[in-house]
Amino acid sequence: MENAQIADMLDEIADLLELKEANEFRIRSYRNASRTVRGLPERLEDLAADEEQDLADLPNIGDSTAEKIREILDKGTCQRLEDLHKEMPSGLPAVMRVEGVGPKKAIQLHKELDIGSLDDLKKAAEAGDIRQLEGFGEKTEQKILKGLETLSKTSGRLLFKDAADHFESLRRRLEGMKSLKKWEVAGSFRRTKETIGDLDVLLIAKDRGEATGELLEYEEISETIDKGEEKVTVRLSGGLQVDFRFFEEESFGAAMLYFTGSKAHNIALRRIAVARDWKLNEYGIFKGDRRLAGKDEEGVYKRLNLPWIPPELREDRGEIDAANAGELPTLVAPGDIRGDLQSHTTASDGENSIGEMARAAKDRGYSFFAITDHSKRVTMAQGLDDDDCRRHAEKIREVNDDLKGMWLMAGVEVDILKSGKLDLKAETLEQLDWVVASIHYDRNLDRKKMTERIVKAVESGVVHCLGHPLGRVIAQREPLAFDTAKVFEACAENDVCIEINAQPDRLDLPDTHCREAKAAGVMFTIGTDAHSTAGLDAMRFGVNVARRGWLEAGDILNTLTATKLRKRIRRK
DNA sequence: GCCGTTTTCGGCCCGACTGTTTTCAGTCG
Repeated sequence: MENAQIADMLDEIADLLELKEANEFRIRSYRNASRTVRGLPERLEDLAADEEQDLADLPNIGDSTAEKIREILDKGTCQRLEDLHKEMPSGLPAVMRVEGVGPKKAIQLHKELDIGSLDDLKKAAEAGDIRQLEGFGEKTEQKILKGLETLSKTSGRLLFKDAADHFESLRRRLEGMKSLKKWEVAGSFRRTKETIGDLDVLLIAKDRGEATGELLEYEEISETIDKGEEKVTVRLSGGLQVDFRFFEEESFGAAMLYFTGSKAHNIALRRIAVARDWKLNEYGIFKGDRRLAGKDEEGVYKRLNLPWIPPELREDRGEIDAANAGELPTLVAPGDIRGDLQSHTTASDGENSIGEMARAAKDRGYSFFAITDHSKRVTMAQGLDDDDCRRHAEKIREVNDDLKGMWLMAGVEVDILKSGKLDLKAETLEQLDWVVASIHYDRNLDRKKMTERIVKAVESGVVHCLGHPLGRVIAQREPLAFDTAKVFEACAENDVCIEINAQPDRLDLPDTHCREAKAAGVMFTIGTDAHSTAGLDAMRFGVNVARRGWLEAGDILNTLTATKLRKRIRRK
């Protein structure tokens, strides 16, 4: 059982308790526990198996939750959750996922319109039944319909990080399988797309029958969908579908190419093959019956007169032309990253102190690390006012003075107010090493006003970086509406960087916008936005985005040495 | 339900906005 699944169950308990209008602090406890579980670097299953470990020693997890986690690990569910399921339709928590619908509205919809699922909700909204309810109106009904649309767009797909967690335990299993000669993961997972629909795993077996048997013994499999000579399809207990496909050595490269995709990239490659009277499929390039290539990907590309193209670029967004012209980018790699440029501490809504975060950053071999707590407008995070901010910076610098080999940067994530003004005084911000400016509130301005707002902040002269620029949360919150071209242009002109926020559910700026911003002359940063030491591990997700966005080391501030960074961001 | 402790109880983040009301509940972050 994966941590993500356990976290999901804890969240579900919280959802159901919320619908029951249970004690809000109890609900919060479950949410906190869920967050802890989700962010754990180790698997709970392993921790629970260790005699030395007490789950209740983990933050936000006490005896009661530890007991429930053990129950879940043991039985796949717990009594508390089962009891709640008896009281409440199981589809009702999903109704709360719709933007604008919280527990109160969900329970009212259930009581008055017998709504117990997203389907019910959609039907009622389309029929105009919802606007009739007390406390609801036409706008709410419209908002619900829009929220349903957003949800359905990405439904059934997992965040890359969640898929990666599932893959991690599958990987361990595959590595231990004696009946396999070789295996690789392909598909959108290999391309590191932000969400993953299923996993494609390619296998070379010593004996397919034996390998199939061994695969099906994997304890995480909840359902075997398909079982044949060439392929085995299963569903894991977390819902993720995995396709295992058998190949032989001579076609493995062609298979990797074919199953890595994207479909559009494959079609473009096949077109090149067809132009030469060849055929390209998952078994190789063929001239008649003769195999010209197929053993490895490089060989297939080479036959097509192309250099090997990194999987992240295979979206048919110009990579084949670039490859033809010898102009493929040298993509930034995890090893190029020398520091992290957004993080939080207990001074606002983080979980670790300045010293703890600094040490964790240093342990990762970083040569610089920015602490950027929230400003006062972000009340839920207990953001800092001007005085707090100055004092906090002093503390950061004190810790920095005791550090060797890493520059601990005194920074802030200042809120961009509705007007475009910043939430802290310019003279406060000028004293800091690093200023990230982000929008957290008033997200519904029209496009023109939102553009003006962001541009005004960018032109303030005191901002180094625009944080999570689109403000989107994958599958949950739509991006802010603004003119990206104008904003990117303003950033380039004012020497303001654009952040790639590496939080797995943000990935903001998205890969798709990176090239647009780069073309406008913008410089990038990657920030994990870590709220705990474990959060620093999100860096790799940010690097994935940068790679998918065609970015090279030279496009990203995090690849500079501390000395060069200091010079680069020095205030005039 | 967790946590810390003045160690077994009391505190736990709270302000702004929206759409609905007619003074505010619900939602969000």
